[in-house]
Amino acid sequence: MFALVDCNNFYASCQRVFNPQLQGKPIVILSNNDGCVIARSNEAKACGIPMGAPAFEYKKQFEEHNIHVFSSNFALYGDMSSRVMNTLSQFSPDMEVYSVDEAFLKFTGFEHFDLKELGLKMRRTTTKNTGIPVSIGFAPTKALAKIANKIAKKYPLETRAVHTIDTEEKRIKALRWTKIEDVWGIGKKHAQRLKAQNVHTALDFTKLPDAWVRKNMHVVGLRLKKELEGLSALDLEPIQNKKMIATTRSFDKPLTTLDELEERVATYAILGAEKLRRQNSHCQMLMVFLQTNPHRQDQPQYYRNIVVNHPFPTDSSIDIVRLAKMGLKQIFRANHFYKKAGVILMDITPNQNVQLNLFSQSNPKHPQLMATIDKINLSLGNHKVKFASQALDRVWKMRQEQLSPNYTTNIKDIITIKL
DNA sequence: TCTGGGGTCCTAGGGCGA
DNA sequence: TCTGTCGCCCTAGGACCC
Repeated sequence: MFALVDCNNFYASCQRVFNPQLQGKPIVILSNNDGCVIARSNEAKACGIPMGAPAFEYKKQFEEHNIHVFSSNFALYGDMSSRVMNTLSQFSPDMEVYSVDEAFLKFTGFEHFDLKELGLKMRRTTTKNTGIPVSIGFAPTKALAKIANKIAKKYPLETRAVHTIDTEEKRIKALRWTKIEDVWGIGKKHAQRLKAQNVHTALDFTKLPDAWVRKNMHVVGLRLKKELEGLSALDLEPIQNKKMIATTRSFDKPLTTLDELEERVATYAILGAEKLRRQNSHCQMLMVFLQTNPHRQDQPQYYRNIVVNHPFPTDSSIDIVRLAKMGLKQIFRANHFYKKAGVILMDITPNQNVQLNLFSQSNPKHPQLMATIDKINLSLGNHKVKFASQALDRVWKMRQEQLSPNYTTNIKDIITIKL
């Protein structure tokens, strides 16, 4: 049996843990630069705030409904996520952290166990340890566990936020209840195509011929169909190093000069290189892109990316910045208002098996230098050591007007209780 | 004036050598 | 030497996820 544990309105719940006055109040969380809504509490959903809503367009609704608006605080969410995952890992040795707020757990040999009781215990423990409410779905496959979880979340009173699909009758009932567009793995395009075939529920989908699904939705679709039929086709995924590392940001204001863009791109390259070193990997290829604001059709539009290769695999910020700037120079065009840029590290390999190059070698001083910089930045925080290309004299940062304190990761932000 | 960021997997199709 | 076929590798793009 698989369990899918999902935190309820995770980002909003994180804010509530340290500010209990927010219980029962509508909350929205905004994306970087306070651009658009990326998370909502149930109360905010009830006010009609859609996912992805541009914040500036909904400002009036926020005020009218007294909605509490927060900038995203990923340091807080990341730390709360690891606390939740840590608690859940006590219940099964087989666990896959699927996303920041979701985990699959495998319970081998638990078929005759009282899973409802186990689920309720998992819920109680997680809430007690972290303050974050969760919903839990149990089923024989991952795709069915997703559906069981959805039911638990939708009917918290009837299910006590724990639902189990453990009989054929319950499976059929759950599939009939699930709209095709809500099935895990069915996106907009497939849903459209399926509806044209008169497939409106997950149950309808399982009645399609295998050959049709294989032809139109490839092996991924077929695997999903088997999962919904109760035949496990997806196992827990082992933890793997990232195959690409992307660092991309929109700017707070449009940029026009190569100098300004170089600063940003250098910083993104350095952030990427740090992530690369954290997972003990090297990369030999990177992509740089830049783009104007697609929402400003009155301005000339430009998007370009370029892939550049390094002669040997490297994890040195110095090499990676040099490469990124080289790429940027080639795609930069003057007389445009740039809104976004990014650096994506690719061709990532573990650092134990680095392929050497006959003609060019890495600088032997770099590994030690990088290790020292990482160590200083880790102990002092906030990127105290900077590279010259990041422009030391200038400060630019995201717009985060409603940023909450880092209650759990910054000693200065620890909550104080007045008696 | 303001519209996010970071991933994975799969397939089609072209280049290329055997 | 030319041509057809097959399989491998690579890349671009689509579709999906949170």
